[in-house]
Amino acid sequence: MLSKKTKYGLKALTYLARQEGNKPVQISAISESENISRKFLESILLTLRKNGFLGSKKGKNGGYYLLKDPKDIKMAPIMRILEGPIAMVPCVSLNFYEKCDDCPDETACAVHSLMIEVRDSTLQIFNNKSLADLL
Amino acid sequence: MLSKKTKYGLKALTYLARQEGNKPVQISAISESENISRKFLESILLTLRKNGFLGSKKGKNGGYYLLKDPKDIKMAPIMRILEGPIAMVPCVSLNFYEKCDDCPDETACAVHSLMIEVRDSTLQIFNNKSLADLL
DNA sequence: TTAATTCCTACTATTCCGATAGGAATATAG
DNA sequence: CTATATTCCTATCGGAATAGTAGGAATTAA
Repeated sequence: MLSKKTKYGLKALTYLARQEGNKPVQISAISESENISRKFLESILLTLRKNGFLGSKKGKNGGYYLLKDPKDIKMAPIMRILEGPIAMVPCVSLNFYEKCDDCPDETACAVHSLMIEVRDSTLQIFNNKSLADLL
Repeated sequence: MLSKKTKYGLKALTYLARQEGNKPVQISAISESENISRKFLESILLTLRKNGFLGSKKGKNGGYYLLKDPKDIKMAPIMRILEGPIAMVPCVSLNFYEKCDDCPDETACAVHSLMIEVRDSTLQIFNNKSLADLL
């Protein structure tokens, strides 16, 4: 299941992508338009900024804005930052790999190979879809 | 992320599918072979039985066995029982649909359409892969 | 009759999620 | 210079879900 954090983050990004120009948009404008708790959204936008997807301006008339063209913002890295691993098990994750406690032999594990297939097909989508494609 | 419940359930099923004949296999045999907590596995096998994937025999020399040929056991229904919805958001789930609290208009939601794509590609895999394919 | 097994219900510890609180820092307008 | 609007940051919290445990009832085979 997708966390609300990710869902809200994606919605906020599409909201920003729909703006004319690239003027800062305030948290409250996004939160009201998208029905997201203001404080929660605040923390989400903060992590998106810290990870290089958003710029911000403080003080009066401040807010958040996209740092790149929506065409150049792919889903995969956003998903990784907001949601974590794209793979359904750590042992098939490319970016968050972890060995399983059980499983003496990863390559012999039936679940492993199945989940590699799922990962690849999901990744295919997230690598190719950009923010612009969502609009 | 796949729950351990699902992961263990799949491993147990493949273990049973690897058996010669269709004699009952005891929980402890599976749990030892697959490194799964015995009690936890017990509860997992119980739900698989209640949902028609396993048969059981009580008492001495009892245990669990597959009710169908591994070729005829597809991943999708198993995933739904153990893990729940295959979709990443309830609003695109075929079997567990729920409306979003936010989102006045589902069809206008960018996340919605993205997640439909993901659901379809995952479903394609789970609908076509059988237990026999995992071995 | 005894031992081995599943069946069932209830409980518990831990972690994660979604959200909130409150104030510091910063920028703008007047 | 001051008041106000905003982001920034840290900390906290309740509730739900996850992973696992406990203990005994019911059943079957030897």
